[in-house]
Amino acid sequence: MNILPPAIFLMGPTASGKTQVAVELAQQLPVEIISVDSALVYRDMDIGTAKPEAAVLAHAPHHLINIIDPTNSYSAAAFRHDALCLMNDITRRGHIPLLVGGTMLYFRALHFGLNELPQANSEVRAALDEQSVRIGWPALHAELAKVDPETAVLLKPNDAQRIQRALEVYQLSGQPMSVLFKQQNKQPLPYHVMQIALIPSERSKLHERIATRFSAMLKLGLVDELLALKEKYSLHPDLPSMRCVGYRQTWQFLDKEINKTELLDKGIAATRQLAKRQLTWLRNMPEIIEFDCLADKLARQVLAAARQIQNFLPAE
RNA sequence: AGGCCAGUAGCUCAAUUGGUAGAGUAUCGGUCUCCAAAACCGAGGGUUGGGGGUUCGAAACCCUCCUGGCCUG
Repeated sequence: MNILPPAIFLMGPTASGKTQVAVELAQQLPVEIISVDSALVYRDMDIGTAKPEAAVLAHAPHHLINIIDPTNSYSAAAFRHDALCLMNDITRRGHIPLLVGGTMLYFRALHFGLNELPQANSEVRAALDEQSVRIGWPALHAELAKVDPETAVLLKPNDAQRIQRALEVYQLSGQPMSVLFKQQNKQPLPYHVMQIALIPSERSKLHERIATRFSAMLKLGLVDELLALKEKYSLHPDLPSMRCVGYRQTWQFLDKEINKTELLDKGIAATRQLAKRQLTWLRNMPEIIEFDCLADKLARQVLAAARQIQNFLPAE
């Protein structure tokens, strides 16, 4: 009988203190940290993403941080591929992969797999974008209904991203996405996973943390960081990197669309909305072990629970 | 002190000039298969600054008080 190797997921909304817990776990357990975060992948975006400091990363290395330039884009599929490779290596070294982050789609893609679909194609997307400007997304939704009615009924006429993706899949593969879904089985993660979630018992307390943290980011020089980024890279506001919470609002500030006070307010609001969506994911996840991220000695509590995973380590 | 203007949802503002209040945004809930810190969907929320009056009927007209702003002295 094959015993699956162990892995730990440490999930939580923004500002829940994931990094600190992860670092403490890394000191006590034979784990290696893999970041599960669609924003930490970008190089030179440090302040606005609340990236762990260099000193922290030096003694608790995180995989999948600083792997692409802000001009590029990452994806759930790319993450899944990278994470699987890393997990394999980590397991071979006799360590336990500790996946830490707040990008729940990435966790799900890793845990339950993705169907094999054609990958994103910038030319197809550009062509669809162009069409959408002329005829609007509801019209493209109607187009989708002709070639892939099953997917179309699941989507709202204004759901630009998903309509675009469904049309893209159809154009590249010649098959409706709904058919591809049925033809293939997704590959679940071949690991024994312990899922830990950090969830605030009081939303208002998390909101306070978010407000404090965002104003701290401004004091640390978020605006200057974006100025430097614009200097170093050829950026535009529609890039996934520049749509990240904080950067988008700072961009508007630099364009004089909003003032400093509005930047503060909008940055905080955007972070709260992010946290809300992350919590929605977590609420629906089965088999997670929950901890109150506002609790004292949080790391110690999590550590005690996480130690159990060592029982699943293959005997030497 | 006098004069003028404003006060409507947490915030910014609408309401065909008397027919009984709507948007954006925030908040809350949800969706989520290669952009996900994205994108999309839904819900709650106002005794229209207070009080009085006119009227079948007032956010709108009249009186008065309160608050804020501007002007004059």
